[in-house]
This record gives sequence, C-alpha cells and structure tokens, in this order.
Amino acid sequence: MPKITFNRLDEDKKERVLRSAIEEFQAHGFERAKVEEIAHKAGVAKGSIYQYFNDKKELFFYSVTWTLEYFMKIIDRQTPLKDMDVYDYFLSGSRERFELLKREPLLVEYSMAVALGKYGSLGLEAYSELYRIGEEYELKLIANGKKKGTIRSDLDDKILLTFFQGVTEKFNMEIMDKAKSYRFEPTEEQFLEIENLMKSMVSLLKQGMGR
Amino acid sequence: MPKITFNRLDEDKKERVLRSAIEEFQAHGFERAKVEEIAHKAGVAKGSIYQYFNDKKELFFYSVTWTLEYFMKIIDRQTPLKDMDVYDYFLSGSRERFELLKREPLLVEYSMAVALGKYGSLGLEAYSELYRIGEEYELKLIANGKKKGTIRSDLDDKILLTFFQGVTEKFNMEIMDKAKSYRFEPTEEQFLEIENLMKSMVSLLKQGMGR
Amino acid sequence: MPKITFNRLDEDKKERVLRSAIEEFQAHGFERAKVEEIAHKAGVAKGSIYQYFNDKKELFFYSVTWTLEYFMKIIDRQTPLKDMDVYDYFLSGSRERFELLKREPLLVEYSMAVALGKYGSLGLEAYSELYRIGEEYELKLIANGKKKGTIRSDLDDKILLTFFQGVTEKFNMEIMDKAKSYRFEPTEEQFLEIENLMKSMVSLLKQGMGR
Amino acid sequence: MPKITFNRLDEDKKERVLRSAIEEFQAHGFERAKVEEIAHKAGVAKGSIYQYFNDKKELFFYSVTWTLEYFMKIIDRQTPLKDMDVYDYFLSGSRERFELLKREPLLVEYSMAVALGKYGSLGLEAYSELYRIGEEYELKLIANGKKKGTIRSDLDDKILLTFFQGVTEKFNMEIMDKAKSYRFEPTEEQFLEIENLMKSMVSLLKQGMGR
DNA sequence: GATGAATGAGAATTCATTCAT
DNA sequence: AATGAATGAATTCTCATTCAT
Repeated sequence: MPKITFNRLDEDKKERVLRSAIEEFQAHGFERAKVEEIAHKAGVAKGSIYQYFNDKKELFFYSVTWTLEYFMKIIDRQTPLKDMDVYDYFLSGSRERFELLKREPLLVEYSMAVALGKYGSLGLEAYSELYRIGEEYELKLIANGKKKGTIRSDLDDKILLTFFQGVTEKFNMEIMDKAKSYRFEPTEEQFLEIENLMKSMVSLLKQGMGR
Repeated sequence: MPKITFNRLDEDKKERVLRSAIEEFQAHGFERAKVEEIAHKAGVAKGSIYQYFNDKKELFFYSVTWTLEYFMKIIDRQTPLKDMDVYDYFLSGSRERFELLKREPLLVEYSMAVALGKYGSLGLEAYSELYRIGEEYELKLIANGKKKGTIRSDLDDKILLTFFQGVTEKFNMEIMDKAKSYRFEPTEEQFLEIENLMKSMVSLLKQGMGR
Repeated sequence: MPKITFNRLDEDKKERVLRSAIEEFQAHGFERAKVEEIAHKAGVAKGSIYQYFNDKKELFFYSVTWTLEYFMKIIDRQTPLKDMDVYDYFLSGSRERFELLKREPLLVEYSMAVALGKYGSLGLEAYSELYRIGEEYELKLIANGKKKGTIRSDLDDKILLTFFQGVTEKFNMEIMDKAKSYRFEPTEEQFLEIENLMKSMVSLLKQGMGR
Repeated sequence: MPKITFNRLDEDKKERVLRSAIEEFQAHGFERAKVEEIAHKAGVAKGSIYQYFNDKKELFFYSVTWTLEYFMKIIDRQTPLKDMDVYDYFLSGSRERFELLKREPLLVEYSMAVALGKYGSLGLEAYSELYRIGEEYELKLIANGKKKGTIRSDLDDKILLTFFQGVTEKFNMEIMDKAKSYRFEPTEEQFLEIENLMKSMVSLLKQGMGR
C-alpha cells in the first residue's frame, strides 16, 4: 500500500519512518499526530513522507500492517502449535509477549492499542484480518480440547471462546502494565510476579473451562 | 464543570445539548467532532455552546460525567446489594445493562467506549473515579465470597479480580453487540440467546473461581 | 451622549458603572475590555449597559468625558488663577495632582493614559477639547510672563510652550509613578521626596525659560 | 524569536512581511490588526505567517525588535560619541532622526509609538532593553557635563535626566509632526523651521541645566 | 528523490449586541 | 427597566497536502 518509492528505500530508513509514525500515533492519536513531527523524528523531510505514502491515513494503515506482520513472523517461527493445548497456547503466548515486550515495547503496545479499538474504525479495518486468523485458531484449539476431554462440552464453542478471550486479553494487559513499569532490567522477583500471574490465570482458565 | 448558564437552562435543552454532543463524539471521535454540528443537532447556535462550556473538552468531560451519573442513579436505585453474591452481582448487572441498552443505547455505548479507553487519556480522566468505586466494590464481593467459602482461597484477591473483570467485560460487550443488532423489538428467541449467554458465563465464572 | 436611561439612574449606580468601565479599560485596553466584565463589576446586568449606552465605544467616550469633567470641577474650584505665574501654575497643578492621586488614583491614571494617547485615536477624540483649553491657558500664562519680564522674550511662544509641556508632562508622570508606589499612607519622607522633585523642576523651568 | 523558516527566507520577503505587519499595527493597533491583512499586503498566504511566527504576538515582538535593531545599526554607525556634550548629543540625535524620518517614516513613527507606550505592556516589553541602554548613556553624559562644569551641580542626576528626557521627547515629537506634514520634498523654509526648533530647544536645555 | 516553503480549507473560540421575558 | 440567554460575524490558528527547486 505504500508507493513504490518507499519500497526502494533502504531498510533502515523504512524502519525509521514507520517507528516514528508509530511513536507519534501512540503519543497523540491519529488525528493529532503531525506528519511534520513524524518526518522530523525519522530524519527525513516532510515532503518525503508524501513520496512514500499517499496520505497520512495510508501511512497509518501501513504502520499497523507492518507491526502485525512483524509479529506474525515471530509467532510463526515460534509456534509449531499443531495439537497444542489451549492452556499451553495461552501460556506460551503470554511468555512470548512478555519477552517481546522487553524487546519491542513500542510495537507491542501499538498492536494492543489497535486491537482494543483505540484508533476507532481506522485501526480495526487494518487489524480485522489478523484478528480473524487468531480467532479461527483459538476455536480450533477449543474444539480439539473438547475432543480430548480437557474442555467441558456442555457449553457452546463460541461461548468458551468469549470466555477465553476475555480472560486472556485482560491478563495480557495486566502483564503489559507490569512489564512496562519494570521496563528497564526486570529483577528476578519481578519476573516471578509475572510468572505467578500467568500460572494463576491458567489455573482459572483450566478450572473454568475444564470438565 | 459547565458554566452557570448551562445549569440555568431547562432540562430539555440541557439534555438535547448533551445527547447531541454524545452522538457526535461517538460518531466521529473527540477530535473530529464539530462543535458547530453538535450545536446544530441540539437546535442551538454554535456560540451558545460556548456560553455553556468553556471549550469542547469541557463539554466532552461533562457529557461523560453526566452519562455516568445517569447510570449511578439507576444502579443505586436497583441494587440493594448488601452481601450479594459475586455471581448474582454479575448477573444482575448484566440484566440491568441489557434493559438499559434497549432504553438508552446511546448512553450505554458511550460509557462503554469511554471505559474501554476509546477516547484516550481524555476519557479515562473523567472515568477514573467511577472505575475505582466499581473495583472497590468488586473486591469486597470477592473477599466476602472467600469468607463464605464460595470462592477458592488459593489465589490472590487481585488476581481473582482481574479474572472477574476480564470475563465480565468481554461478556458485557458480547451482550451489547447482540442487543445492538436486535435493537428494536428483540424476539423471545433472541432474548433467550442473551439469557443463555449470561448463564453460561456465570457458570464459567463460578467454576473458575469456585472451590 | 449616554441614553436618557442612564441619566435617570441614581448617582451611585452611575458611578459604579463608569468606574467599572474605567477599571476594565485601564486593565485591558479598549479592545480587550469586556462589556460583560464591566457589568459584572458594577453589579448590573450585561443587557443594562446597552440600556445606558448605544455601544461599548459610547461607554468609553463617556467614561473619558466624565473623568475630565470631574477634574475640571475640582480645578475650577481650586484655581482662581488670574494673573498666576507659570511656575506657580505648574507647582500648584502638581500639588493638586498629587493630592488627587491619593484620592483618585484610578481617575488620574486614566486621564493620563488617555492624554498620552494610549487609547489611540479613540481617546484623543474625547480628550482633544480639554487639551485645547489647557493649552490656551498655558499660552496666556506664557504671554503674561513675557510682559512681566519673568520669561525670556527671545523665543517664540509656541516653542516655550513645547518646552513647558515637555517638562511638566514628564515630571507629572514621575510624580505619579512615585505616588503610585507609595500608594497607601505616604510617609513624611516620601512626601518630601515629591516636594523636592517639584521644586527642582520649577528651578529648571525657571532657569530655562527665565531671562 | 521567529521560527527558523523565517530566517531562511530571502531578505526581500522578510522585509515585506515585517513592513506589512508594522503598517497594519500602526494603522489599527495590535488587537485590530488582522493577520490575514498583513499576509495579503506582504503578498504571502495567511498560513505562511504562521510558518514564520508562532502567533500574532510573536510577529509583533519581532517587528519591534527588528525596527530597533535597524536603528541601532544606523546610530552605531553615526555616533562616535566619546565625550560628547549632552547638547550636541541631543542635536545630533535630532538631526539624525529628521533625516531618518524622511527615509523611513514608518519605522520612526513605529518606534516612537512603541516607546511612548501606545502598544501597552506588549510594546514596552520589547522596548525596555533599548530604553535602559539609552538612559544609561544619557546619565553618563550628564555626569560628564557636571565634571566639565557645563551642567549645574545643585541638582540630582536623576532629576536632570528627567528634565532632559521630558524636553527631548516632546521636542522630537514636534519635529516628527512637522516633518510628517512636509513629508515629500521639504522646502528650504521648512528645513529652517526645523533647525530653528532644534536650536531653541538646545538653548532652553542649556540655560535650564547650565550653571 | 529529497526538500521545505507555500497554501488555504477548516475548526475553535470570542464577544458585542440583540431581544424575549 | 432589568435581565441574561441567544446569536453569528469575525478572527486566530492548525496542518495535511502540494509543488517548485
């Protein structure tokens, strides 16, 4: 969706532009984010932004897409997932996210913000595809769980999914908040707090969904 | 927080102004909401808005406050709550919200949007007080539950709260979505679907948190 | 120039309105002075101001006129002046102004501000008449002085007037500044400082203009 | 104090903008001066003004600063001044000002207006520094005069300064008024009138301050 | 391709003045 | 006569986007 000009740029500049955009969007929201400021932070001229993208909206969309693709690559690499247990899925996801958060706080927060609808319809549009994929996958896990007998079968799959999502979303946000406050050099103690949080949640999930 | 002039207005006009504002904010977000449009919808002159509020931001804040107070009054009236069970609390809350949604879809959606952070820091500021109150209350219910033996005591109260909130928030949004799509004249069947949703969730909550 | 309505008011209210106006004009200048604020300070409704005056400009003009008339009355009462010496005139004027300043700092400062052109063409218009009268009088004194031999006759009357005005204006401002800083209860010492200032100036005037 | 953008402009455009601003401010005062009009006169777009300055106030400040700096350069060039006599100082200053007035009536009038407080606190702020410098210099001349015996020593330096300033300010305004009315092509006769005015004033100053 | 100055549509805000009660 | 809510013209300021260099 960016113009060809953008693709021809060297990776470094591309990344600078996108990260500047994300920082600015996160800091001020879409409307109040200034193209000039984005350009400045990226070390390029304001006009250049318009050589790369048709308009601010397109830059926003692409910054979201880019972020999600970044995660997809990582997640793809990390999760063989076939026949994984829902609980393990959740656990592994959280652990990854925690690691990721230390490495890429900006991107993690950005994707969360978009996912939670903080950018309104704009963000959801860009996000919807990924969302659908994740949901599909989770439903598969739930179906598997039922078959294997690790998940109660008296409730509808959709309902179990809602439950699962509710718990994991909230929990992930909690972890993010914690991790953010530890930001630089999380101590062993803090790491354990996070671990504990995750285990408790799995316990709740398991007990709630289990038969 | 509005100017005295606003308070002296007759109820009808006050409400028209606030509802117009809420509609506009919901439709376009804070930044893109136009004061002129709000005034027009309310049937007053643009300048009048500035006789009532110092600026757009103040109008926004007050529209949120007003919405929340509207709910508080209703909820106060409906919930004696002393020694209520967490599960019942949730159930009763949801039922109320469902009723409310039919009566006041605009306000319910608005408060949800604010609560979920869709208006960014702006909204959270206005909302934070109410949020704290709700949380406190829920913590009390959890503590009670533990004493009475209806809630497992191997987990921290804070963690149980996170679980509780995660499930209920998601669930409420689901209910809202359903209700919105039925909007006018929900059939018996649809009503049952909602009922079922609520019961399932209580079951999940109970099993997850119960001992 | 005010409407009949204004003249029918009791003295107290008239004065409150005018003084409020003057305060506001002095504090913020004509453009930024708010009619609402003037009304509020005077304890009347904004609309009432428009029952008294056609518009803000008229209120301003009248406040200037009123101030000048206030001074005229006092000066008339105090100066029999026939055949007075220029130096005595100056001295007496200054002394009066000093006394006045303690009693009516607002009005004195206001008239000075108007006279010095701080209200632009607006103020000068209202002031011009009084200015002409004062100048005429001073020219007469100068002519007298020449006849009596107390003023050098090698210079033009107009030039001597310019000199006289330059010195007295500056000097009066100096006195005003001093007096303002002493505002409440000027001590004996401070009074002497003012006295000294006045005498020095007369000496300079006398020596400069004298033969 | 202007933004970098302004500094990068070519001299011609910079000057057009500043002169337009000054014209507009002089014609209508700060409050009623319209940014749009300034831009129009300068032949640039309204928005451009805001690329150059943060707001109208900043434009005003800079227009004053620029004017004063313009004079400083000229005056620096013209006055070696070491050990100059107060009277000569005055005379030279006036002559310069007269010349300047023919060349730059707009700037001279503007600086006078600012100096005389016609722009209220706004203008004085920008002007105060220069004012202090001038005053300091004049005090030095007075002290010198006393030492050399050309100035009476029975009066305080500060008082003599006040006298000096009062006379020169008024006189300069008189010269300005005259010059303005002759504007283009002052005849020999008119020039003599001005000369005469200056000489008379020096005589008055000398006699007043001399021993 | 890069740059950054120029543009102007668009929105918020102000406040003198009007006018119904 | 008094009041104060209503009005909208007028102005400042913002910033995405264009375009000449």
